[in-house]
Amino acid sequence: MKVSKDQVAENRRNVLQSAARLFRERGLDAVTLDDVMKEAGLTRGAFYGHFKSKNDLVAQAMAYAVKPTEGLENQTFADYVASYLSASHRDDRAEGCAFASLASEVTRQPQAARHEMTEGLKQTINLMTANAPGSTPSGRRLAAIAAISSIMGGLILARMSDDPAFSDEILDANVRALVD
Amino acid sequence: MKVSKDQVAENRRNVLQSAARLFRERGLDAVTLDDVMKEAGLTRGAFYGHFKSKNDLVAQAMAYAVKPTEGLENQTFADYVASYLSASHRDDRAEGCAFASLASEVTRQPQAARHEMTEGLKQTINLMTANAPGSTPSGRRLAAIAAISSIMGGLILARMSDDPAFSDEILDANVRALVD
DNA sequence: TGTACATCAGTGAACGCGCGTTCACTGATGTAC
DNA sequence: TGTACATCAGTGAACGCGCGTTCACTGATGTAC
Repeated sequence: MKVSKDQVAENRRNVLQSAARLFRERGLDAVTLDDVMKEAGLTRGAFYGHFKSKNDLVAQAMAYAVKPTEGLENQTFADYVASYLSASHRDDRAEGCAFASLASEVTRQPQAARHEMTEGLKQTINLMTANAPGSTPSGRRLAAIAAISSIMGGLILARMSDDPAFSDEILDANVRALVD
Repeated sequence: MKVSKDQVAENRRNVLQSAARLFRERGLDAVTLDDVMKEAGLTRGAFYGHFKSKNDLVAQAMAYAVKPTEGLENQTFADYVASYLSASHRDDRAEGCAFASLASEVTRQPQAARHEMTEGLKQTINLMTANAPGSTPSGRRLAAIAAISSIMGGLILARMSDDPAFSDEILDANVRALVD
């Protein structure tokens, strides 16, 4: 049955949000359109009213998922690093950093998804640059790029490890290397 | 037809090598058993004589792919970082670092694959620790963990970026942050 | 050393399942008068 | 404002394809004598 325009817009947002959560939690290939639509409270057939294809959804969900965290610019650099490399972030993929969950897979996706992730990364780096250590703007930008590479890499390796003590050690080493 | 024992061992090695290459190049889900067996010069049916399942192959191919690079311990820390973060490594997934290609996906794999990757990471860190900067053993170990997180993270983000100048900037920033 | 035969690695067709995608249909929305 | 109807978002069944897995068969290997 037809639904109101407001409902259409809300349904679309729900699909994007469900996709962004599920993709981060399980990876792009493991999530089916059925999974996404069910979590959004709709049925499979409605999907193609909103998106051209699964690839299209992936690209748009990436754009949705990489919106920089609210209030990132109000945290100190040390606080941001510590919360990024916390055990709770490591253990919560669904709501966590999209780069740590998906950057590696997006590497092999069509350009649209790569482009959305790249734009999100640029914005995140710009925000981090404001609070990054360094005496010059270009020094702070360099520090921001190196820092996000580090914390994302550290989080991925900590999630990969099946040895809990080693996983904690990876998080801790990266915090200490960045905040001195 | 039956083949000699030597041939069996060689076939198995070929399958593992093909799998390790293809998985790094295209990701775990995108590679089919047909792809792997064809690249190894065999047909699909022979697969189950060597491995229990695709999951079993993934775990064993990970063990094969994470063997630390030959001669890692003979390179200076700065040289290793520079070659890891080179454009040629960024552009060659098939023969490149297995962690950068697959760590993120392995995060969601069964324990066997995660375990093999974890063991490989521990070995790599041990080797890197010898040449890492720092005045104490524990300081060098910390530096090695932080460094591999950084360079792996930087390589992933550089591969993800669809903007070539930005991709180069990411590589460069990570080199500079690590070698001062 | 030579021969006969049991073993078993590899072949290629077949199976079954799940997934992305399509489509005829439904019924609430919202517009024309 | 009220009514009649065209629109179209969502439904759920169906389709087709590709993949992991199985299996009856083949023929070279390697062992027993």
